[in-house]
Amino acid sequence: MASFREQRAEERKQQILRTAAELFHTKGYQSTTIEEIANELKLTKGSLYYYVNGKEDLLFQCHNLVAQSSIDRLRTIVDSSLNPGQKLSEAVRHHVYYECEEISMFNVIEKPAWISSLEIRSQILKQRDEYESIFQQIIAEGIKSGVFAPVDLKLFRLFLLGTLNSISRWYSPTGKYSKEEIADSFVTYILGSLSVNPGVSPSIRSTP
Amino acid sequence: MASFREQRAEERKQQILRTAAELFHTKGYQSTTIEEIANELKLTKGSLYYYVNGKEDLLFQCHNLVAQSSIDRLRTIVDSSLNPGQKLSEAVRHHVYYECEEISMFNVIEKPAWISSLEIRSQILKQRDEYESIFQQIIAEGIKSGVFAPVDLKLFRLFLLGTLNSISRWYSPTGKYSKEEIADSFVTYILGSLSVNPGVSPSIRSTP
Amino acid sequence: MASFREQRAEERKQQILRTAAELFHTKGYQSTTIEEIANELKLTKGSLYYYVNGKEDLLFQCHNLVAQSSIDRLRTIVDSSLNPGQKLSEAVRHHVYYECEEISMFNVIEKPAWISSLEIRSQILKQRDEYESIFQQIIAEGIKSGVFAPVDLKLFRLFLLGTLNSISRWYSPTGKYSKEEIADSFVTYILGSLSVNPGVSPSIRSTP
Amino acid sequence: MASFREQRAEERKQQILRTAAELFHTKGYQSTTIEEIANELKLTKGSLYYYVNGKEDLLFQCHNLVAQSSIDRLRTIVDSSLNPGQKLSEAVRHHVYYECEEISMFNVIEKPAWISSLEIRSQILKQRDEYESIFQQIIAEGIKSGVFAPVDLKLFRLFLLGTLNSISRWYSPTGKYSKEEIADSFVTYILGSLSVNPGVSPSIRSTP
DNA sequence: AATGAATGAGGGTTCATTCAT
DNA sequence: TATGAATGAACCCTCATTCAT
Repeated sequence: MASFREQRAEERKQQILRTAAELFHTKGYQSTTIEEIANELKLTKGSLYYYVNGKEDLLFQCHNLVAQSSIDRLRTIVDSSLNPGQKLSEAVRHHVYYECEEISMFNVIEKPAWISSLEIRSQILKQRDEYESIFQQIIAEGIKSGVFAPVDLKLFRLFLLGTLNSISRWYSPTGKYSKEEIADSFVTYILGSLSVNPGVSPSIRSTP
Repeated sequence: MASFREQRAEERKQQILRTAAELFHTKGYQSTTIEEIANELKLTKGSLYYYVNGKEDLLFQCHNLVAQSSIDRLRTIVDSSLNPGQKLSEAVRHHVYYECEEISMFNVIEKPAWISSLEIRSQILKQRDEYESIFQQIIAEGIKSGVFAPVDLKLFRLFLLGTLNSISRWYSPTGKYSKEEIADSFVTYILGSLSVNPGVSPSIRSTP
Repeated sequence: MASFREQRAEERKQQILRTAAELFHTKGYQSTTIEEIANELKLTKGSLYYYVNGKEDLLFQCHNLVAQSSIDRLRTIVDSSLNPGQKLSEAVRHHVYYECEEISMFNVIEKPAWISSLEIRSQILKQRDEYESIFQQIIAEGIKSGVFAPVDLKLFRLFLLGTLNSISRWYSPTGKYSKEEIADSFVTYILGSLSVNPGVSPSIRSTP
Repeated sequence: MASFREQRAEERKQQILRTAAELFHTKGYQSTTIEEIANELKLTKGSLYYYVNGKEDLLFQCHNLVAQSSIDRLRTIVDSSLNPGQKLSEAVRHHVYYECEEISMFNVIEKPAWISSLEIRSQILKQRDEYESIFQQIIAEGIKSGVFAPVDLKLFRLFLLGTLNSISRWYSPTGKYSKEEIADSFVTYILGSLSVNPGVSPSIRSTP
C-alpha cells in the first residue's frame, strides 16, 4: 500500500530514468552529461543527486527498468502450450515490439564491458544471459521436436540476438517500417533460417 | 617506389592506427584517452599529435583503413560470374573473415551519430552505405532470378548486416568458434531465411 | 529589488571581472592564464568556470563592464547645451578620468583583430565605433559653427583617440602626473590642434 | 667585404625577420607560432631554428631591424640647421612614413612589459627612450626659442608619441588615407597644439 | 642547411561529485 | 526537496624547443 507520497516519488523516479535513457540513447552514455539530464528535467545538477547515486547507477537503473519485465514476459511465452515455432514467433515479435516501444531503454548499454563497476556489470550480464537463454531454450525445444533444423544452439542464439538487438540502432517511430512490419518480416527470416528443408538448393551454394 | 623513410613512416602510422583501434574496441572510443594510446606506443601525448590531427581524426582513419578495402573486395565478388547464392555466400563469408581478423578495426564506430564532426560523420555514413548497398544488390539479383524469396530489400539488408556486424561484439580468436565455423553457419542461416520454400510450414507459425 | 543572494552573486562577478582585467592589463591577455586568475580569487580553475563561459568571454565581459557606461556618459555630454569647445573639453576630460580610474578595464583589448570569436569581435568593434563616433560628432559640430578648423573628420578622430587611448599604456596612479593634470594638458593640446588661426606661422613649417 | 655567401645569408635573415614581423603584426606575438612562420618561409619548424635562437629573440631582432636606423635618421634631422618647427615637421613626417612603410616592423612589440627576458626588455626600453627623447629635444628647442607654447615636455612627448604610434593600428596601404595625407594632417594638428596663440579663445573652454 | 621525430610543460575546458544552506 | 557554489581529476590539444641524421 503505497502512500501518495511514495507514489509521486516513484513517478518522479521513472521520469528521471526515462529522460536519462532518452539522452543516453541519443547521444551515447559517455557523451551525455549529468547536467544535460538535469536540465531536461528542469532540475539543477545538485538536485538530481538527491534521486540518483551517480551516473553509472543511473545507467544500471535504466537497464533494470525494462530488463526484468522483459524476462518475465518471455518466460510466460516459453511456459505456454504453444508449439516451438509459435513460441519463437511470439518471442521474436515480442522482443521487436518491446525494443521499438522502449527504444531508448532497450539498448542503453552499448557494451557491458565498458562499465567500470564490477558489481553492476556482472548483474547486467546475468540478466542479459537469462534473457537470451530463454530464446535458446525455445530453439532447443524445436530442434528436439524436429521442426527446427539442428543448428548449433549457442551460435544461433548469437545470430538471432545479433539482429534483434540491432533494430534499436536504426528504428524510428516515424521511419519507413512499423514495428509490426519489422516483427513480421524478422519472424519470417528467422523461421526461414531454421527451416529443415532449405528452399535454396545446396548446389548453388559456394564451396568453402 | 616509396623511399625507405616513407616506408618506415607508413608502417609507423599503421602501428598507431592499430593500437588506437585496439583500445577503442576494448574500452570504447570515449573512454579511451589519447594518453593511453600514446603510452601503449611508448610515445608521449604530444608526440602522438605529430602523426594525428586529433582524436576524432584518429577514429576516422581507423575506420578508413579497412573500409575502402572491404568495399573493393566486396565489389569483385558482386562483379564475378557466380550465381546470386554463391555471391551472397562469398560476401558473407568474406565479411565474417574480415570482421574476425580485423576485429578491433571493424566496428570502431559504435554509432556514427555520436561523431561530432559533421564532415567525418557524413563520410563514414557514405562508406557504410556504399558497403551495405553491395549486399543489397546481391539480394536483388537473387530475387529477380527467383532463387531468393522476394523479401523487402532494405529490411532484409538491415536484418543481415545487423547480425553480421554484431559478431565483433562477441568474437574472440581464442573463443569457442573459429571464424570458419561462424562463417559457415551464418551463411547457412542467411540462405535459409532467403529460401523460397520455407521448410517450417506456415501452420506452425503464430497468427498476429 | 535584487535578493541578498543575487546581490552577492553580482558582487562576486564584478570581483572576478576586475581581477581578470587587472591581470590582462598587467601581463597581456594571451599570457594570462585562467589558473592565475582563479588563484588570485582563491578559486580553482574549475570553479572559475562556474561563473564564466571561457577565456574570451571573460575578456568580452571585462570590456563590456566599462564600455556601455562610457558611451552613455559621453552621450549626455554631446546632448547638453554646451558649445562645441566645451563639449570636446568635457568629453576628453571625461575620457581621461575614466581611463585612469578604470585603467585595467579600459584597454583590455589590445587589438580586436586578434579575437577569434567573430561574434564577440564584431560586438566590440560596434561599441568602439559607437563611442568614437560621438567624439567625431562633436568635432563636426564645432567645424560647422566655425570654432574648429575644418579638419578631416575621420582622420582627426584617429589622431584624437590615438593619443587618448595610449594613456593607459603609461599612466600610473602613483606616477608623476595626476589624471587632472593629464586631462588639462591634453585638452589644451587638442583644442590647439583644432584652432582656426594657428599661432605657429606656416612659414616655419617644412615644405613637403 | 662581405662574401657572396655572407650576403645571401644576410638576405635570408632579413626575409625571416620580415616574415615573422608580418605575422606578429597581423596575429599578435603570442598567437603567432613558430610553425606558422616556418611554413610561410617554406621551411620546417626545426630548420627555422638554424637561423633563430628562439621566439623572443626573433621578436627582438625584428624590433632592432628598424629601431637603430630610425634613431639615426631622426638624429640627422635634429642635428640639421632647420628651425624647430621645421625639425618637428620633418621628424613627424619621417616617423609617419617609416611607420607606414614598415608597418609590421614598427610596432611588433605590443607592450615591452610582457617580454619575459629582462635583458631584451631593457634594451628595447632603452632604444625606445632614446628615440622618443629626440622628439622631446626638438620640442625643448622650440619652446626655448619661443615658437612653441611652453608645454610640459614629458607630457607632450607622451601625447605626441601616443598618436604617432597608434597609426600602425589602423593604417593600411590600400586604405582611405595615403601616408602623405596622414603625415601632412598630423603635422598640422601637432603644430597646432604647440601654437603659442591658440585660435580657440579660452573663453569657450570649459572650466575645470 | 635542413628535416623528421620526439618531448614536456602547460593551457583551456569539462564534468561527476560533494555539501552547506 | 532543491540549489548554488566549489572542487579536483582528467582530458584534449598546442607549441617552443631539441637533436640525431
